Amino acid sequence: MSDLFPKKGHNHDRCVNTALAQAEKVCADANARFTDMRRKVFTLIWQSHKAVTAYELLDALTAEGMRVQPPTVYRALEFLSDLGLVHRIESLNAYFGCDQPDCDHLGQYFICTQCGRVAEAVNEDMSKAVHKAAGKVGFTIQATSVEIKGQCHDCATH
Amino acid sequence: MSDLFPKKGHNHDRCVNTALAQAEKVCADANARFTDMRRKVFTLIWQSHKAVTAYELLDALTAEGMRVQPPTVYRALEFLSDLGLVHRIESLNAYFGCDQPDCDHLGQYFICTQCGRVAEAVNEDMSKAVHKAAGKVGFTIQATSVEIKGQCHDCATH
DNA sequence: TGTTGAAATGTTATAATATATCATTTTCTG
DNA sequence: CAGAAAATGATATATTATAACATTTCAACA
Ligand SMILES: [Zn+2]
Ligand SMILES: [Zn+2]
Ligand SMILES: [Zn+2]
Ligand SMILES: [Zn+2]
Repeated sequence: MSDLFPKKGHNHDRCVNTALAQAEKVCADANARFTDMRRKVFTLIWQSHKAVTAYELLDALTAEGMRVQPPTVYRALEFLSDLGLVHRIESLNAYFGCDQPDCDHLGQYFICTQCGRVAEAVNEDMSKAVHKAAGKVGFTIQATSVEIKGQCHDCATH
Repeated sequence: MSDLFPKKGHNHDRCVNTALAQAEKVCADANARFTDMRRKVFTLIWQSHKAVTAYELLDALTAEGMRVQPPTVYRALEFLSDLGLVHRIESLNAYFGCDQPDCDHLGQYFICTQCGRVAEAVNEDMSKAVHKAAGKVGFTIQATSVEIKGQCHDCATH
């Protein structure tokens, strides 16, 4: 069985550093500014593999002594979303960090209802099935969201 | 090309009547009460093929002279959702009527961003792909939501 | 048929999520 | 440095959703 969610006790600093490096590159390529605020929000999102709400981010920023209002957080989230650096999980009203922001993927999100972690996977078969179904009925796809809730392997077996 | 969204000028009363008859049956089978309020909310949702928000329903009820508060609407929506008579579209915070409440389907919702209509389709290939992917990574599925936004055929060609 | 207990709805208050608008600051460009 | 554009600050408010307790309705049954 292949891995999806990272193992307990994995080197998460490595996840964060990789994500930051990727984000730097994506921003540079897009000629977009990875400002302190955006980097801060991005880093907070990457503190775990869970999805985080805008107000949790707001609270985290406040806890660090910053005087931040909701629009600031939502603006950072919009910026990061637009570049594909974070994804919004519609069914949770929450955001999580994308670990493959360069690949133009049809995201499929596995959401563990027990530990709260989210993992993204590319699924060509699913993507094909969706496009085929759309083609059949003459529907022009602009965006797709596939959110799968359940138990991750760790939670199901422990 | 097969149909997905109903044709303009179709006999919508028929849609409503069919939906009501199905709802009656589903409630009876579940030994659940299809009260006036629940029927009213259900009928309002079925006034179109669009998804409707809780507060739009509230406004509609108020417009008819009823003194209704948010919890009343949300309770009706929860009841109807639980029985599979309506589905919540996560990305719209809105609800729409299911036209095949008896089939235990993995729903796939096509959402036209232009006309606002929603259509549900069963997609075995997609369902298989999702379950296969989940199996590979040891993920136990509890619920899945597939929301596809774009343009319906009518809107794309007119 | 009247009693009663569970289910449904009413009522009030508030929590949680998100955006509009205008002011100020920062950054880039010439 | 001046001026324009982008980003952030600040204030207010809109939108979506639920908690908690009171009252009403209704079906089961003594
Ligand atoms: Zn990690
Ligand atoms: Zn888990
Ligand atoms: Zn119809
Ligand atoms: Zn349309």
